[in-house]
This record gives sequence, C-alpha cells and structure tokens, in this order.
Amino acid sequence: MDMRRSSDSVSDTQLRIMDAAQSLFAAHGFEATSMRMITTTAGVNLAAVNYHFGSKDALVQAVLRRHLVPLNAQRMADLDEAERRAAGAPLKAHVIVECFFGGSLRMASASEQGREFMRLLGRTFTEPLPAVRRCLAQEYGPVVARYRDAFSRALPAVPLQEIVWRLHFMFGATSYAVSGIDTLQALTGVEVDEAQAMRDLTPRLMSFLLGGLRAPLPDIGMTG
Amino acid sequence: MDMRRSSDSVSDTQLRIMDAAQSLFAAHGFEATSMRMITTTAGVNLAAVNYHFGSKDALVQAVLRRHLVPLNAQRMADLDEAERRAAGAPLKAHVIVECFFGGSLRMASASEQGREFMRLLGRTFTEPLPAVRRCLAQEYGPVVARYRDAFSRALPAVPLQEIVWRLHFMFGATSYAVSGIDTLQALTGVEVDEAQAMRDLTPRLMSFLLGGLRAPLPDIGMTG
DNA sequence: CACGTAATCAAACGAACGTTTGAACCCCGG
DNA sequence: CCGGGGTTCAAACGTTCGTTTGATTACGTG
Repeated sequence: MDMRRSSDSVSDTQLRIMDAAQSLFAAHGFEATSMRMITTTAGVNLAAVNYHFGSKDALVQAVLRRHLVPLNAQRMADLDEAERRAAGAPLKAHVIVECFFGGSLRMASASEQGREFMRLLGRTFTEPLPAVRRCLAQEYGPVVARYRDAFSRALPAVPLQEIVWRLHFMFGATSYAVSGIDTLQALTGVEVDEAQAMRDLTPRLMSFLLGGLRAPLPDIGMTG
Repeated sequence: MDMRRSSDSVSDTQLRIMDAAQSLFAAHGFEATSMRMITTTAGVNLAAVNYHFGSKDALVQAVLRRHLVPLNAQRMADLDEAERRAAGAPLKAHVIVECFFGGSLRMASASEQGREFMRLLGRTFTEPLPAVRRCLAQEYGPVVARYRDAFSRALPAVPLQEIVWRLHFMFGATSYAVSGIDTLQALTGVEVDEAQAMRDLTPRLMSFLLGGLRAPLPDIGMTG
C-alpha cells in the first residue's frame, strides 16, 4: 500500500491503468467511466486501482497531472527562454501566444496519446467534479498569472482586466478546438481526418487567437 | 402517459421538473445529477419524471430543446431580416456575428435562468452522452450550415474550409466564455460579479470574435 | 352523484456503482 | 528450504442508480 509514491518507479500495472483511464475518460467522461471499464481495458484486477492509487478520484488527478505538470513546466521554461532572448525588451504578443499554446498543440499533433490527453483536458475545463476543479486551479494558477503579466507588458495599451478576458477566450477557443473535432463533424457534417486536422490546426488557431487578442478594444461603460 | 406531448400545454409539474433539472444539470453535469436530486428539488414525486417525460435521457433532451429551439429559430429569423435589409448586397461579417451570438449573449444577460441555460449549453458541447450529442447535431446542423454560407459570402477571400474552422473557434470561445466564469475565477483568483460580467461580456467577446474571424490567413501547405 | 381518466404516491425492483476483504500468489533474502 | 512483503485475485460489501409497479387521490364529464 504505497498509494502516494513519488515521481519515480511507476509499475507496469499503474501505467496500464492510467493509459486505459485516460482513453476512457476522454471518450466517455469521468463519471461515465466505471472502475470496471478501466480495469477490464487495462487487463488488471478490479481492486488494482484502489490498491495503487487509493480511489477513483485520486486516479483522475493522477491521469491529469501525468501530462499536465510537465506541460505547464514547459510553458514556464519557454517563457523564461523567450524573456532571456529578449534581454529586457518587452516580448511580442505572438511569441507569448506561441509559448503558451505551442507546446500543447505540438503535443496534440505528435501522437494519438497526446491528442487523447488534449481532448481530455478540453473536457476538463467544463467538468464540475470537485477533484478535477481543484486539480486545474492548482496546476494552472501560477502559469496563468505569469502569462497574464507577460501579456500585460506586451500590450501596455490593453487594460489588465481585458487581458484576463481575452486569455479566457483564447483558452476556450483552444480547448474547444482540440476537444471538439467530433463536435465539429457532428455540426457541419464534414468528414475530417483527425491527425491531419490536428496538424493544420496549429497555424489556423494561432492566427485566430492573435487576431482576437489584438482586436480593437470594446467600448464599455467605465464602471470599474 | 402522454410522454411525447406536442408544444402546447406543459403542466406545472413538468415545468418545475425542467427548471430543477436545468439548474442541477448546469451545476453538476448530466450524469452526476440523479433523478432523486431532480424530483426532490422540484418538489414532486420520484416517479414523476418517468411519467411525464419517459426517461432521464428524454428529460435531458427536453431541457435542452426548451430554450435551444427558439434560440436557433431566432438565429434563422435574424439572418433572414439582415439579408432582407441588405437587399442582395453581401452582409458585413460583424452583422452575421451579431446575428449568431447576439441572441444567446442577450439571453445570458437577461436572467439568471438564461445564464443557467447558457452555462448548461456550454457544457453540452463537450458532453459525451449520446442523447446530448444527437440533440446538438439535430438542432445546430441547419443553423450552422446557413451561417457558414453567409460568412462565406461575406468573406469571399477566405476559403470555406477556413470559415468552418473559425466558426469552430468562435463557438469554443463563446461557449467557454459563458460557461466558464467560475473556471476563470478558479484560474486567475479574481472575484467576478457574474451578472456584471455577463453584461460586459457581449462587447468584449464580439470584439474578440471579429478580430479572430478577420485575422490574416495562416499559410498552410496546399494539400486539399 | 357516479364514472373514467389523468396524476400522484410509497415502495420495491434489478443492476451497477466504488470500495473492502482475506486468501492466494510471486519472488527474493536469509 | 523457508518466511515475508508486495502484488494480484475472486468475491462480496453497502449504497445508489434509473425504472416499474399497483394502489390511491383529484377531477372534468355524462
């Protein structure tokens, strides 16, 4: 009963469970995926999840964190590197956008597993499950704060509050773009090759996001 | 056992059930909301849902359709009216955006119930439940096709495929913007008054969407 | 006032859920 | 060869799920 083992030494069983869980979570959602589905798909005993992770909630968090932690670490590192290269000068907006969304989009393009995880992550943002929301707030909080300030320096004419909103919109467009390919198909009736779509998606989305980010400021009553 | 009654004459019990269900679905998701939660909140007997709607899935669809059908009808009518006024001239992009997203945003601003429904609708797009996906495809299909063509006429320089993608992005930004105010709070730590936020959201989002829609075209390898 | 239909009710249905148990198993150090 | 910790296993735990039942109440109609 280790149940909370540190970073190293994840057993083969744990890997198989997380892979199966990620795939099933992405396809059916968290609550609709039962322990029996997970363990059957993983080819392990039903009790294995509780033995190795402690509970279903803990498994959900483990699956999310497995790729989200390195992804956000990469985001921090990419921004560090960009700021180092700029040598004190304010970053260009498109560079910051690339730092934040580039990594995740590349991840979604690279492999079926990556695509699966990004689809899962997209679903995650509208997921009411407390365990999920706690995990998101904890993992994204520092990163978002860092990027918000970076954007604010890059676009000094845009009020900080507006930056936050546009970040929010960019999040939405991205998570939906990644997780909703099937929705796109359902709505438009167009057949899309998913791998091809994901590859083309990066430049398409980047262009869209930058256009939105740099749009003229709306005129809102100056109340706050 | 009417169970499939036509548009008129929804009983008080049915209304109370749909109101309670909508609120709970928006707060906890479809699967996490049990029949017992719904009927207790509505103050009706447990068997009432199955009696009046037939099943939980049918209730889900009834709750979605209740506001979605008139909303999409309004979208069609708004586009009709705009095209009538243009008298044959191609519509401006911002007019089409206003037609599509204006109604829903106004709905979200108008009442707590409207806000609730839009939040629910946002969740709906990433919902794997078959009943939900069937409902979305059916209700949105014609509307999306109509608007896609309108955008294509308004922006003749933009390939149809690119239009579809940008529509997709705009959907994502919007549904996320509406449904994820709490996510915004969780990620940024900023406290937001929801009613105020929803009111300001319309011009903010419109500006962002238009900026994205009119962004320079990405350069993608000409492979299809 | 009776009659019949629609609606509501308490109670129970079988199934599936997440979790726990205790025995069996594997493998390595003594 | 034996002993013990880490792991896997079948089985069952108690709970909750969506749904169904059959009796009971409310009510417009002849």
